[in-house]
Amino acid sequence: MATSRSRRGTGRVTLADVAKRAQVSAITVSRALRGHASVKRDLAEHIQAAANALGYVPDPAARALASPHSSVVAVLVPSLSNSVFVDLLEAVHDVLMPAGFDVLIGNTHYQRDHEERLLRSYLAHRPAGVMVTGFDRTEKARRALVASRVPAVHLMEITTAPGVYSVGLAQETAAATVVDHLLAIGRKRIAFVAAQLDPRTLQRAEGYRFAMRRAQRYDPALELLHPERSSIGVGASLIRDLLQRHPDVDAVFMCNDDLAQGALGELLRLGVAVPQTIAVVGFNDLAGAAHTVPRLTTIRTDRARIGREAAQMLLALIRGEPVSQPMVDVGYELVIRESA
Amino acid sequence: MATSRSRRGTGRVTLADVAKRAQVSAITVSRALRGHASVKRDLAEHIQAAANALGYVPDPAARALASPHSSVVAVLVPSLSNSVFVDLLEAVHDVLMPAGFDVLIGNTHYQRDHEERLLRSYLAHRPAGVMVTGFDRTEKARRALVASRVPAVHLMEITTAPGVYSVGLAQETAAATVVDHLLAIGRKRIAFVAAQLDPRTLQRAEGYRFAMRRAQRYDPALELLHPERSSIGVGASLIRDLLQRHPDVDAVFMCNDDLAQGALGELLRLGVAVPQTIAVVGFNDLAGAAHTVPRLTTIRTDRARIGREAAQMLLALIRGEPVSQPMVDVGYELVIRESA
DNA sequence: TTGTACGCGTTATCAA
DNA sequence: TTGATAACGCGTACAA
Repeated sequence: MATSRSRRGTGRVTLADVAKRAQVSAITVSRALRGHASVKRDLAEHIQAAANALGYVPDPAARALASPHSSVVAVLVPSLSNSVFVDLLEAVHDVLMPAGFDVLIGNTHYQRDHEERLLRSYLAHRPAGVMVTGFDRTEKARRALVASRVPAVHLMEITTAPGVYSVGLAQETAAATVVDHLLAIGRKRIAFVAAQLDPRTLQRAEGYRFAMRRAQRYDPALELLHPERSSIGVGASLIRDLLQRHPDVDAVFMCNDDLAQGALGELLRLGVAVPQTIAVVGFNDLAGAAHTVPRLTTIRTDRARIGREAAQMLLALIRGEPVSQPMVDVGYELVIRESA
Repeated sequence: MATSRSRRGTGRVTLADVAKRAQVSAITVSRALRGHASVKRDLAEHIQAAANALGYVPDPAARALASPHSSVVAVLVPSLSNSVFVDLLEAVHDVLMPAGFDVLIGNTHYQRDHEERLLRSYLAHRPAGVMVTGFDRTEKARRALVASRVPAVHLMEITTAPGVYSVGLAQETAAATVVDHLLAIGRKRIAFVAAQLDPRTLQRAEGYRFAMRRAQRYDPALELLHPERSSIGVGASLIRDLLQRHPDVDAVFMCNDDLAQGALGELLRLGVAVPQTIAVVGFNDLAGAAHTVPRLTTIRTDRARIGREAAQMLLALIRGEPVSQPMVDVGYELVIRESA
């Protein structure tokens, strides 16, 4: 018969139960289960066995309450519709969960005030660590993050600012690489088409401008910046706009693969030869890029690696281990296929 | 000067701080902030003001420890690469977060043992509710879920089994609808191509068989079942296989849009006229489906609605409110575009 | 190397 | 309607 333990007894298997069975004190069980070095080898094994026998699982709430922080890691991304962030989250999960952390995902919907709210709400969990996307946030959010003293890693973009941890790539440089490629294959009137004007998009625009100016081919009229959400459909309609206004363009840098996919479809329908009449380049190398007609030339970004490296960096930060590289540049790769 | 509260004082603003400021007891603050009816109107407002002034935020860990369950809701999906589940999760988030719950996402990678592990680990949080995908799980997982007595809602598939809550659609029926459409437009040799043979895929296969048999056109040779992960690339290679083995097929039901998109691209490259020579239908109506060349005819499933309805149902279950409909069939819609 | 005492912030119980 | 008291399960500080 079960010993009714207390007024509110929940029936859960607790540290105390394991302790009783293993004939030691609760704190010893706690230490043993967490791999504390100060518990004798065979005692630890004995305790582990007892815990297994009882099916003991630590209560995260009790743990969090008794500790300076919880086992939660909060990750804030601007969107889930964009598979770039999904890939990233998947990798983060795969590193953090085995390490014993729970990942709390926040979708900011590309809105700074939304991010601020999420941050405030997640900080209440006293997370072990936080991951945020980029550097563009409200002053309040920034301050809250610093004040919380929670280890933080920034995703997607990189900076050399001291004391700031970041994993990502140089968006400007990558964009300039695209332009240089188009110039190299002889294109002269190169347009830039973007939507969802988030910081990374604007950085790519900067890279485009830089490279175009350097080649003395910059023409502001060739920039098509659309503030609404990016999508395949938007790509299709933007390319139509572009051709109407500038029938002389011989190349277009669509600022992401969704846009590019929409453009390719539309051009195919219109009977405009790609890349002969107009070359098309995308950005990110999403799943479909290798299968469009024609196959899309694009910049490959390693989102999974960003997620992995960022998670590992955060883990080190949480554990107080030294972080050799506060900034990790995962780079990018120009994948030349058929469209340019 | 701050009053140093205790030996380990954390500096956080607690219920006690608010209580002191509002000149009431901690428990009254607790009740007031949770909207307990038993707290007088103006007292509650007074307390609320004090809480705001102090910037009080409840500690989820303490709350969870003192309550029968935490504010966590665990959601288990088989994949994040498939945007079907991302759409679903986004909707779930949008309902659950404003309601004060934290969403813990688990990616089972289409593996039952993985799901079992995740479930065990998440159940340790004593979640307020759980959402799982479909009904196919290990006996242990099933039992753990029941034993936990945590309210659960099943996603994507539906059942009339008593005491089981589900929100989704009849996959078989939807698949049969596809076949019927193809038959209606005069196709006779209709193939079925699938990958990632998860339960929903197999249910669609059943629907295909049922409708083909009913039309006396069933030919097992026309089923191409590929066990590997589904992807655009796989769709491209499977359609090639199919044409090689059965040059006489005049229609193909690709069991999801990714597969269909790959097929469409490949057929375009091969110069096979769609839909004239071969009609193609997909499933799910993902973002790209309306922009393929030719535009994809497919089954539209409302993932966002599944997520919303499931979240609302779970909320009701958690609150102990009566749930009028334990099974919600969100249905589907055949979207006829150009490919069939 | 192991154990004792206590606090973490909140809610449930019971009394007023 | 409000309050005092006692858990909730675990980890830290300090002692043995």
